[in-house]
Amino acid sequence: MTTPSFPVSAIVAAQRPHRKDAARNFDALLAAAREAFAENGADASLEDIARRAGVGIGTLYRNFPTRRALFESVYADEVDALCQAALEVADREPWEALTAWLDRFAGYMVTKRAVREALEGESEILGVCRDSMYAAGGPLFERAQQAGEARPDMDFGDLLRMVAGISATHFTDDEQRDRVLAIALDGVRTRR
Amino acid sequence: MTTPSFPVSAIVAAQRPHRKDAARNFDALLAAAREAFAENGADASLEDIARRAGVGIGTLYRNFPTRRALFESVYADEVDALCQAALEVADREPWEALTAWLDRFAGYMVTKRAVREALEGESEILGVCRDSMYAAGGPLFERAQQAGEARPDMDFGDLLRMVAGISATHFTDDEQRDRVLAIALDGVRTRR
DNA sequence: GTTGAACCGGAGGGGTGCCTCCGCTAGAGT
DNA sequence: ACTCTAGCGGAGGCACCCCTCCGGTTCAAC
Repeated sequence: MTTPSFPVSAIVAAQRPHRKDAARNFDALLAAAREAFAENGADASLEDIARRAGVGIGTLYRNFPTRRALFESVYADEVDALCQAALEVADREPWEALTAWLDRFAGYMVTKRAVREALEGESEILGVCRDSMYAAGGPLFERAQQAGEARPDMDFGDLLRMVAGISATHFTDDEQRDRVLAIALDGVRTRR
Repeated sequence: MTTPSFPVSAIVAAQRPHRKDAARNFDALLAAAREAFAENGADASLEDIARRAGVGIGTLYRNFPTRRALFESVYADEVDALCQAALEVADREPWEALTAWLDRFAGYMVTKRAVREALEGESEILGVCRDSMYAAGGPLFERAQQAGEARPDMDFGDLLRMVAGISATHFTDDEQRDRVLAIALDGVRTRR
């Protein structure tokens, strides 16, 4: 809610109703949905989400006519936060800034896997989210490439998928996840 | 059905009924389930699976009393095939044998993600499958380590999760998946 | 060929989720 | 303060799924 610097920020803002009570319900639904999707996966019950949010099922459907619409809003909200995070690490050293942001990215992916999976396939909003994400994180990667720290024969998209895939997997503990991520990032780093 | 060299092979064999018609139905159900799970994810309809297999729903329940039991059988069957694959590559060079098998592993994971996810959590059969998988693929990795090709500060479990995570992710095309996998494996390979 | 045990199919009861529709409520503008 | 419109909740119809149960069928052993 600070500086809406990315296109994705406008999406959620545009959907939020103006009336006070309606806006409150909108926020509660988004939060409840985020929670339910993280907990029960992509096919969490919409009636359960409405219940969690403390609103009627009708209110849910008025704000989000389809299940997909709800997914898109939750996802866009999430991506927006991630974009803001990129701004916060921008003043560190190239490689460290990149890995710090990827770390945050990995953290989001653990819980958000359900939403992303459901949105797989065409979706206009998904495109905007992708663009925002690339606009936010891409420069970090390119800076690392120009500093000779990241290999030049891959692009930011390759990197994101790699991190997303690994971080969405089930590990015995967080330590193992970090270890594996570090090894894979070793493949990204330029050899000396 | 060639050489049942791994403990997992015994699991499916033990469940298969002896009467001719019953065995046929059992096989049809397993195939239908594999298909349905790959297509619709972990919560595919059991009635739909019975329909695909051309048997009554009652027959499905007789062979697999719970959804979990069905998952376990499908998964065990799959793992068995993967174990056999490890034997087939054993006579190649250390690093090449390892990557060839991982390639096969990745291929299975793309479609089998649903099953693995549903089985997440405790399950005796899952333990046996894991053991068989390690018995089959582990030696390939250790051989590569001893040949000085793979880094010594990780174990086979780390490697499998890494490949599983990446290969289960959605990519724009198979080429990108292969590229990303290769980069990550670069992190596994010993630096010269 | 006979027989009985194992196996078969699917109807049906109970449960849950999806989505629409409409009588009621409360915020926002004057 | 008044109004009127945007917004609210949830009952209810429909669809689908889970799982049990039992009368009929088929295999295989003798």
